[in-house]
Amino acid sequence: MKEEETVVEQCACIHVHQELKDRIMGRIPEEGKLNDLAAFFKVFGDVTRVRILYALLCSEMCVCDLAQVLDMTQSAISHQLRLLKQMALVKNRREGKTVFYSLSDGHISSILSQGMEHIEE
Amino acid sequence: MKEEETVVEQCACIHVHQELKDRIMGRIPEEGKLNDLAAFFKVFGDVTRVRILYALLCSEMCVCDLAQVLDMTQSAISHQLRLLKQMALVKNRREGKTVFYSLSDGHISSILSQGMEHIEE
DNA sequence: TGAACATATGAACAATTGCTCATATGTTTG
DNA sequence: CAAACATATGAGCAATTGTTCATATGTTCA
Repeated sequence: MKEEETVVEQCACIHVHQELKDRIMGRIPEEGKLNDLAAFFKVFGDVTRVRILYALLCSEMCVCDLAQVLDMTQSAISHQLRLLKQMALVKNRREGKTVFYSLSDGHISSILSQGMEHIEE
Repeated sequence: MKEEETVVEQCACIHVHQELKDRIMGRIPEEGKLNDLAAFFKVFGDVTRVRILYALLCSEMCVCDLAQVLDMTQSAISHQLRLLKQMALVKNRREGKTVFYSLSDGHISSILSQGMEHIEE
């Protein structure tokens, strides 16, 4: 059969597992969702951002308090907050000169705890 | 007071929120755990790795089947599998020439679903 | 309105990342 | 043992990332 001939550089087990292959390709989420999902998790993949999230877990905070608590530049914090906001993990409100940031929903807390659970075994 | 004098580049609200600051610093996990946590989530922050995890969610697979299903180089997949193994997200077993990979535990599934839940609103 | 304060942002740079290519290691079979 | 196959790995490279520095924007108050 032609199909068999064209498969030249492939592992032999592909023939055995052809059904498996088809079944799995159908189960993997579509490109767009995969991108969004990876982008979402990528946010948690940086120590600075995780620290910000843990800080905001306690209460809303202004940028300069965050900078103080985390011992980092205002600029660095601000850049990361922008990213966190873009990804809808935090929201903010202005009160005069200062801008207060807070977590946008409860999901974040449970995602952090689940991650913690995993690494603590 | 000296303390007041040395605080020159800081936002004024730090004085108001001093208690808050102390309280929060105590709640943020220690450096080591934060690093581990960020490293853990970083794994989920790449499309290729997420696709691999979704594939393995269905059943264990050998490297070349994964490469076929995900339409990627055997080398690329192998590199990522190594990383996934280092982070203890997958385990593997050898059967003759082929090596089968599978998810190391159930946490992974629930972390993925929680991420999905979040981006789907 | 201008000075002081709080935050945001663009450019630049070093560090990290994910892939490719070539090749090594490990396994089976003739 | 040699050839074929499956996987692993190191070097190199382009792309991405996180920070700093300088500066812009937005707000309050004298």
